[in-house]
Amino acid sequence: MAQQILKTAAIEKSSHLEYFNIATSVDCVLFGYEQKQLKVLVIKSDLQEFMGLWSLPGDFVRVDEDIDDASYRVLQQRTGLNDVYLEQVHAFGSVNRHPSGRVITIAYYSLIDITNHQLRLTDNELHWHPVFELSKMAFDHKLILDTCLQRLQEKVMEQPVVFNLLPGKFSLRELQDVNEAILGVELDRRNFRKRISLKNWLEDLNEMEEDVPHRPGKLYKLKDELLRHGKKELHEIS
Amino acid sequence: MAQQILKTAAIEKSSHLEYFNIATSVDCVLFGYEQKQLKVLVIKSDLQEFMGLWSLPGDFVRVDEDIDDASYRVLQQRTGLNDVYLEQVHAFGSVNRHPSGRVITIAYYSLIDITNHQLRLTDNELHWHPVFELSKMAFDHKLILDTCLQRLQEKVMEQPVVFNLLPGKFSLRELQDVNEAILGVELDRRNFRKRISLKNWLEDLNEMEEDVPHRPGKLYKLKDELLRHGKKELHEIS
DNA sequence: TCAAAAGTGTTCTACATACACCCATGC
DNA sequence: GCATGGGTGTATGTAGAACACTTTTGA
Repeated sequence: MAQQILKTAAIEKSSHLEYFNIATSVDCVLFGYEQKQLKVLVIKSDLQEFMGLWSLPGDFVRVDEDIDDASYRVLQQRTGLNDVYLEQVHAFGSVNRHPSGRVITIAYYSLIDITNHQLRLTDNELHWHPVFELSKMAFDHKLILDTCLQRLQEKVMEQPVVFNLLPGKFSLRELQDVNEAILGVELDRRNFRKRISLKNWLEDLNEMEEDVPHRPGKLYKLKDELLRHGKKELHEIS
Repeated sequence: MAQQILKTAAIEKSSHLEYFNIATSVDCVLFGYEQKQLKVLVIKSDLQEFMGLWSLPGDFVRVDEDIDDASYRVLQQRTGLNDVYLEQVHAFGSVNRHPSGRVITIAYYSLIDITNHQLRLTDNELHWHPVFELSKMAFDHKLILDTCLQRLQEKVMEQPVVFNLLPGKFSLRELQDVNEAILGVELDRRNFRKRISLKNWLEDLNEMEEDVPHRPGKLYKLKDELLRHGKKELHEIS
């Protein structure tokens, strides 16, 4: 066997400098739920090439920053929120996806309770847009949105993620409405409740809805042990 | 609403040049199946920092190259193969994951029929290693391997991917062996065959095994319409 | 005739689905 | 009293899991 001279990492670095001219960004699909609609936080593109089109919040990854941290920074900058569910979905790296140059982006999605948190919507070009009313977007952001939406749809009935879109207390009707808004289908009430009941995710608060123009429903919350904080991902909870 | 001056992409590029100093690479988890074991193609690390450890084949992404193309190039360079199943799994971007500098890597996995293709194993430091006999690897490659293995395990009984590890003709016993090797469990033969039969993936070739020291089994092939070529991903086939 | 693996069917359980009626509240 | 949604149970179909015996071939 031929004896090979080992390179040090420092030597390798100098020989590969030409590859350090691709930028990496993160883009965040921030989902919210409002008025029985699934929404996504979008911002008007400030590039002439995409004038008038909506884009996803994103930013370049800094040299001293983990990619998960970068996506969390974008989330915090735009919403002011902490302790939010965030999950990486896919990297998008077509050569011409960004007109500024070669930018590979890593897409994340997050679930946010719009109604109970005050967002930092300082920029009025930033707003919650109904997911199913976006057709064309800047860059490849429509593809990114669709990919994240699909991931969310796959996850929603299996894992207790959808609670991140709701206030701490909610009725089964609200929970069903969120699921329907995400999946874009109507669900049978009895079967839905049976399935939720089997999952054993909920704790009965022994409280009732108030100020509803009909018979009030019971209020529930997600069991404490299923609450997820910050960047931690959900895995394999049944 | 304040009127905003739009930037062109060219202007934006110049203001973001400092972010173009993170390198992007792809790493490939190339799975194979041999001697009733799931194997992965690994190569001795040539970095002093990881002397003696196995690493995954990978390379930097070129400026004029899609990331999917980059992973396919790595695959072809190492194996000489075309028309191989390849799927992106996850981006890994911890700040210190690579000692040469800031390198974000995008992990792919692929499934390869070892036995019927002649690999370009020109480098004798490159070899097929049993997946379950790797504990420590260079970089964060053990984490990457585990992540890809988990993805494969999730997919294997649902989607017709495992056939990429086998020759075109195979017996149900071989198919079951592959599944067991991937999942690390024993499966009941009758239930396995029932499940495969329900999937309706197979075409009976009306041929039998030969040169086996026992009663020969029937040979099957994957139905033509389920064959996948090149970089195309499999989606939602039942 | 023996060893080794091929081939095959029934029962039980769990879960998804389809479906209809009475109840509590606000107005 | 009426409109609105809350709350509940049964019957059916499908899929997965457990489980054992006979058959075919090569040696």
